[in-house]
Amino acid sequence: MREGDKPTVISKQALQRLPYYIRFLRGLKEQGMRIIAAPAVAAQLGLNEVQVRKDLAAMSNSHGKPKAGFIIAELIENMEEALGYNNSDDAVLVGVGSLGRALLGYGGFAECGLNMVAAFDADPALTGGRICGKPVFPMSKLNDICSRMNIHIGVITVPAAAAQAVCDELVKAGVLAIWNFAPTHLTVPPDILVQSENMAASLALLSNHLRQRLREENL
Amino acid sequence: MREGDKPTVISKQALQRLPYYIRFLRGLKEQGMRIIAAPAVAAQLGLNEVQVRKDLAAMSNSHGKPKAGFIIAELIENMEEALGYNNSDDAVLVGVGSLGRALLGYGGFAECGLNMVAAFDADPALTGGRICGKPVFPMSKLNDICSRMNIHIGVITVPAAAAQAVCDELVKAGVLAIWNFAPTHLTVPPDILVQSENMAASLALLSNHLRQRLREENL
DNA sequence: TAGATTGTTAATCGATTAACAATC
DNA sequence: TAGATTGTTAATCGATTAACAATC
Repeated sequence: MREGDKPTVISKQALQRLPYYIRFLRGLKEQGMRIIAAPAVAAQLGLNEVQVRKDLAAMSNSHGKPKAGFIIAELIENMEEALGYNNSDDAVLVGVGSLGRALLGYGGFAECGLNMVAAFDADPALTGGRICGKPVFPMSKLNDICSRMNIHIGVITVPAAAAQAVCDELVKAGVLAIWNFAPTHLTVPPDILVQSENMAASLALLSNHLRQRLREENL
Repeated sequence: MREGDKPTVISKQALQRLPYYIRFLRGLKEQGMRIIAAPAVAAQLGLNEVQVRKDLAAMSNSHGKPKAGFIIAELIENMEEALGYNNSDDAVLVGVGSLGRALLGYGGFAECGLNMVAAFDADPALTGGRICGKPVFPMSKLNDICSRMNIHIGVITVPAAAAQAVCDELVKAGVLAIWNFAPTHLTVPPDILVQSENMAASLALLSNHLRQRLREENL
């Protein structure tokens, strides 16, 4: 990894592990620790040692010290920079049903670099006011507000049937990445990213495991 | 796939695609369609044709007809059975904060085979009543209720700091699978499944994509 | 020095995609 | 029959894990 060559490619999987590392390392730092070795991280997070070694090596600007490990504060800094936790991305949320409200009220996004600035809803009864401190606008304002505020992330928490239409509007308004909580596939232009939060998929894994466990017991 | 040999192993990835197939196929059925071919499914869901062909072949009890396709109703039935959508699993939820409430109120779990029967919280001010029709009990009742009702799935929506303790209690109470919404790693015995709903990980992918897109524009 | 840990190359694994014969 | 679609074997790909030399 050459100096100044920041755009090192990080694999999708590794990228998803970063938040776990960051959270764990922050905890260590608060406890006053200064140095940590990869095997200790692996043990705590239930990961393979080689994987952690590779991840840390890829993320850290400086090298780890054999027999000692990595400087915690530096690791945190490098990882946070890689994820852009420092400069938050502004986002809008569409659909202030129960899930939408829960997300608007969740304080944890700030420390993950996400800043919800406004919400939208098709129901006039829900717009005009504020929810959890965020203004709620009618859908007709979406394009105008997103363009003017230069919003790049859209969060979709509408019913499945409405999701594709909302998605199209967000893309038209200049959004580049979509966080989709509606249980449906969204079609977008090739340069737009859709990240679907996939509750039904998770449930599929859960109940499949359960069925196998219970079947085993019955043998 | 021999007849009666139901426990065919389905890959984790394929399992997660099933809910999408089911949703899409149900839509077709409602429109009155009777038969669908793999390439059409692939195009609609943005998947590879071979992948869909394999998935459908693996799920369908009967063979697809060359030149025609598969019988929609049968596919739906076979997939729903594979995921156990027919006989719901009972679950309890721990932590009735904003996210916990949103999940309790979400009606969509029923059709995914999940049935939330009760909630728990450490805060006495929140217990004793009902939220979205579900009774909310104090933590002290958790073991008793879970064992008596033979609960196998626990949903964790408490803050990260409390999650491991809650997880331990759920496992002690006989839960076999855990759906974790707290942003932290949970350590469990080897035969227990933890499925973490990984918002920070999703955000990592989103903001990474965004940064690359914006970097490209600046070149 | 001895031993734990790092960094890296090679082997393995799981899943996706390509190629193609079989079928209606 | 001709052509679209299925089912399956082989090739490819990405990521994980194993093996091992380099380092403090």
